[in-house]
Order: sequence, then structure tokens, then C-alpha cells
Amino acid sequence: MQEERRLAVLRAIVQDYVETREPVGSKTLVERHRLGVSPATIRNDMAALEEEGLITQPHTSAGRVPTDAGYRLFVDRLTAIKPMSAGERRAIATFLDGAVDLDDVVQRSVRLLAQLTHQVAIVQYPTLSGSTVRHVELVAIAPSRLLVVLILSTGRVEQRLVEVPADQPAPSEDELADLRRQMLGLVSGARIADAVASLRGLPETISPAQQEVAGQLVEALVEAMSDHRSEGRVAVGGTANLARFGDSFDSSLKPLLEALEEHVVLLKLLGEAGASPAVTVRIGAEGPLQELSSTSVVASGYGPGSDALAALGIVGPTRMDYPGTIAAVRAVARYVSAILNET
Amino acid sequence: MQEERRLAVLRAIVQDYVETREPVGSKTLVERHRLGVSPATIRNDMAALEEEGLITQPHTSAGRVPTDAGYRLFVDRLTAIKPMSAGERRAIATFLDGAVDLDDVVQRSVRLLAQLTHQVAIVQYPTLSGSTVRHVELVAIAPSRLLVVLILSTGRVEQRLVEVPADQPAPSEDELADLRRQMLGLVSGARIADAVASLRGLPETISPAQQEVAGQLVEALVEAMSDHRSEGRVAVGGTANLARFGDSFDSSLKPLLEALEEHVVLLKLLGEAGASPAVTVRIGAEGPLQELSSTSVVASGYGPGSDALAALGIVGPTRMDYPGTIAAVRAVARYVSAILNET
DNA sequence: CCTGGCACTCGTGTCCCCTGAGTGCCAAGC
DNA sequence: GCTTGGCACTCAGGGGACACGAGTGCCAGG
Repeated sequence: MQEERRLAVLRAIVQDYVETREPVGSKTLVERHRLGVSPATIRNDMAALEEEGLITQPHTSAGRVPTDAGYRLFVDRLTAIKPMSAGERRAIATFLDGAVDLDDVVQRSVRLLAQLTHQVAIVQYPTLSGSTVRHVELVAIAPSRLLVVLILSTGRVEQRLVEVPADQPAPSEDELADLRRQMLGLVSGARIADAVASLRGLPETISPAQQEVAGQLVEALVEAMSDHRSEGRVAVGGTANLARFGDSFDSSLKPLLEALEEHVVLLKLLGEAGASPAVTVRIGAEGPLQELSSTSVVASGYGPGSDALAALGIVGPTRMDYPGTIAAVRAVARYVSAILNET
Repeated sequence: MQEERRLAVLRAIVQDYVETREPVGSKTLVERHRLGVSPATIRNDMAALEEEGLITQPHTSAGRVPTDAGYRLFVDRLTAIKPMSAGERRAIATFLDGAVDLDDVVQRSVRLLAQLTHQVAIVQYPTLSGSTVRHVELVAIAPSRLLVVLILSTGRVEQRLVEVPADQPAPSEDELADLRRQMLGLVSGARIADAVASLRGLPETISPAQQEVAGQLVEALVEAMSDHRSEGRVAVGGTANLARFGDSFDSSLKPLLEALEEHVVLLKLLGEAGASPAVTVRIGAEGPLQELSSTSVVASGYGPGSDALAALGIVGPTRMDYPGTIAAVRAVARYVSAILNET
């Protein structure tokens, strides 16, 4: 009974604090929320909540502020994710549907997320490892210059140039076509990880004269498949929203800006969110970086199919609108996944 | 005679102000620089410099601060660009030489610039329009699916997928090879702008049966050539350096962050710098954006050949170390140009 | 033309006080 | 047993008074 009201008080504190950015006192609380009791009662509840470590007061004569644990409880139990309005859904859909290719999808998603949440948005490019091979093409650009093209199920196209060494015979059109057929047979439709394994064995089955060249081609293809750069690539947007950070400027802005430059760090921030299509919330010091202990991360996996391919999300102050943010992240993740499924 | 000393005073003021970030007074000036005269004399000079609009005092009882015009004069006449040290040159060279492709060159350049200047670095991807066509390739991925590959002198590879409509006959291998030969004849080695013009006339010379497909292929090629996205793409780095901005945080940080998100705005900032391989300095309100009136831009064109292809540079507070920054921007532009020339 | 001296300005830091928001606790009431 | 009004207490933040000192402009003498 009182327990219920206490949680209601916590919810009210979180909501008010997020909105006003100021420690919230017992009096203003009863004024703004219909709690049906007097300030004195609220004070008792607050004392209890503080005892439990859910709220704290910056200084003696100030109101209360949620702790990380307070936000945690709020997120886990006190909030129903408010669904996006029809208008918002439509806006998301039309905005993302205009994308022409994978890169465009990612870039639009970042903008969209930043705009919806008013936070810094991060979108990881879909990793190759989870996707499958749609097509492989070999092209002789010049007698001794071969272009290897790899097309993946995500729509990504990778290409590599291969130079045939001067002391090697350049493969003929027919030989090339044959090689291509063999490659396709091995990898078409296969997942990247499997494709790499199959390819490794290919050169041995080829006529010795062409083994050298085939080896090089396979090498290029494997490299394209395990391309580290696109594997770890992320897009960042909405950094201008940092200007609203306000107070915690000096203390947390610099490490955050530094983190945003380092894609590796960002991937660490998104963390295991990429593993599942559910929204993950990391509050304050729960995150992997102690420098960012006053920021939270709301992230979700996305990708075609039910197991996520990559992650997207936002970074913001612990004092953020969690329900709205979670809803936005979830919505964008779903729409992007849907789009990736179509193509 | 006095005129000379006045300029020396201006130089000293700029140097001290940049270093200390505080208005500089007559007394500290004679202490730090061997000007050989007394503070009173300096005061007279300062009054004259202020009369000319080169310096100003924030408030009556404070020292002097350079105006935009003061910085301008300093940059134009009072500073010899200090050459980079041998160590720095070597560091630049080795850092950039490790790049594997064009994107990598650009990304490394951004990091390098940011690190050298401690400012926010901007590097424009080389525009296509100035480069020439090295090769065109047509590949039938499936009977009704053609891949158009365009390779440019800058090393950039663009590709487009073309679907042959169901009601059209798919071109045979021979027809495709023939079409490719014709295309190559028209555009190989040509500048993008010319190539686009030549291609437009191609379909008319083709047998009517294939005109439709040829037209689509030409369309895809033209689109790849005038790809707006890569045309205007820029890389940004070193935003963490914004944290050092210090005082002018609130006023100029937000617009700057916003500008950094908008690539179009960044291109405007770099401005005509891309037109020539010389270093351009834009101080404060000289720039195109009044919101950024307290920031300066130091930029330079770069690219293979003597006429620049794209621009790179840095954005920072008007109060910056111009000689060092100019030297760094120039050095990086030259090295990047050299690398583009090699490949 | 330079220099030392001098009066003047004014931003900044410090101390102090006051106000008001907010609390904790207690005794009375439902 | 929870709730409530009352009350004393704490303390951050704002505002005024004040001294300090950096820096200036001007003037008269070298």
C-alpha cells in the first residue's frame, strides 16, 4: 500500500526531474501530481526511498534527485513504453523509405534517431559476418588486372582490384568464367563465415597453371569478406544536441566527444545490444566506461531476421526521457530491420 | 620607424593573447618581448593600433585583444610560416603512407590534421568532376541484371545495378562487350564533365533493339559520375578539441556543432579553398556564416596535379596559432596530393 | 619622440548577510 | 498505524559593500 505510493513518488520524481532539470521537493511534487497526500507524507516516503538508495539530495536544503539505481527501477518497473503516435510512425516510415542504398539507410537512421530523441545517435553499419553472399563477379579490366566484386544480402557491394604478376599468364575469358562458376558454387547463399572456410580450399582443385592467380583472387575475396573497416564502422549524428547538456558540460562533455571520435569505443558502448532485437538500457556507471558515468545508453539490435546483425542507439545524460527514448529507439530499429528485410 | 614598432607590438599582442588567452597589457608586453621601450611608449602605440581598428579592449581597465582585422594583418604580413620540423614531416609521411585506399587516405588525413593543429579538422573527399575516367566495365550478374562499374583516376570505384525490364530482351555477352567497347572509346581518359556529355549521345548510335537497355546503362553511368553524395562528402575529426574552447563555449559551440553535422555547410565553410593548392585563411566574420563569427577557417586545396580537386582544413577559434596551423594544413595538403599522384 | 609619474576607471574577488526552499522530527488526529 | 500540520534547522544562492590591482590616458620633462 505505502509501497505502491512510494514507487509512484519515485516515478513522479524522475518525471519532474527530467522535465525541470532541478532537484524536486515534496511540496512541488504534490502540486504537480495528484498523489492525494500531504507534503509531509511525501517527505516520509522520500526518506525511505533515500534509505533504499533510489534518490539522493545534492545538498541538505535541496530537493531530491534520482540515483542510477532510481532510474534503473524506473525503467524496469515504472514505465510503460508509450507507443509512437500514428504521425510519428508515418514520419519514420516515409523518411526511411526514401533511402536508396544501405549507406543511405544508415545515415538516415542516424539523423532520424537524433531528431526523435534529441540526443546523440549512433548506428552501427551491419556487420558482414552475419550476412550471406548473394553474388560474386570476376571482371578483367585489363589483361593483367582483375576486379573482384562481392555482393551481399545486406545490399553492400565490396570490390577489390587484383594485379596479375608479370611472370604469370593472364587467365583467359573462359578460365575466368570457369573460376567464377566454381566460386559461386562454393559460396553463393552461404554465410560469410562459412564462405571464407570453403574458399580456402578452392585453389587446390584448380589446374596448377592458374593456381597462383586463383589464390590471389580468393585472397582478395576473403579480405573483402572480413573487411574490418566496414565491420566496425559506425555513423554518429546529433552531436549538436550536446549543446543542450547544460550543466554537466565540462565534466562529461570532453570524454564524450572523445568517445564519439573513436569508433571502437562506440562499439563498446553499444555493447551486446547488437545481439538481440530488444532495447537495452545502460544507466550511468553501468556502462563500460567510467568516464561516461553520467551518461546513459539506450540501444537495440537490428537487422533482417530475428537475430540482430548490428546495433543502433543513443547516448545522453542519465537525466533523460527514458520512455520516449526507448520507444523511439525501438521504433527505428524495427523500421530499419523491416527495410533490410525487403531488399 | 614607429610604424615598424607598432606592427611588432601587434605581433606581440597576437602571440601573447593566443598563448595566454587573456587580454594583454602594456607592462606584461615589455616584460615578455624585448621591445626596448617603456610601457608608456607601448601604450601610445596601442592607442594608435586601436585607432586603426586592429586591437580593442574588452573593458576600460583591461588589456588589449586583437580584432579580426588585427589577426588579418598578422596573418598577411607579420608571420613567416614556420616550416615543419624533420620529425613532424616524417611523422606525417609515415602516417599517411600506411593508407590502403582513398577512403583511408581521407580518414587518416582528418585524424592527422586534428592531431597536428588541436582543432577540428575537415577533409573533403575528392570530387569526381575534376578527375578522369580510367575504366568502365559492364557485368551480367544474372541475365536481366547488369552491374556497371566505373573506375576513376582518383582510385574511386563506383558501381550501379541495372535491372533489365522484363519486356526487354537481355543483351547477349557479345552485345554487352560491344557496348562496353563503345563506351570505353567515348569516355576512357576523359574528364567526368566531358564524359557525361559524350555518353548522352551514345544510345542513338546503337541498334534499335538494344537502345532501351543502353539508355539505362548510360543513365546509371552518368548517375555514378555525378554522384552527389560522394561529391559533397566530407570527413570530420578532432571534435574533442572543442572541449578546449573554454570561454566561448555557450555562444559559439552550438552553431559550430550544428555546422559540423551539415556537410553542405562544411563545404560552404571550406569555400573556394578547393580551387587552388594555396592555403586560405578566413578570420571571424569574413566567413560565410555569421553564426560562426568567432571562428576562423584555415583551408587548402589538394589533389593530384596543380589544380586542386578538393579542400581540407580546420576550424578553430579566431584566437589560434595561425603560423603553426597554416604550416600544418599546408604540409598535410601537400602530402595528400603527393599520395594521390602516386596511385 | 620617448619616458616617468599620476590620477582615474572598472572588473574581480571577498566577505557578509539575508532570504527562501526544503528538510527532519514530533505530537496530534483519523 | 499511517497521515498530517507545525516548527525549528540547514544551507545554497543572490545581492550589496568594499578593497585590490591591473591597466589606461594624459601630461610635463628629457
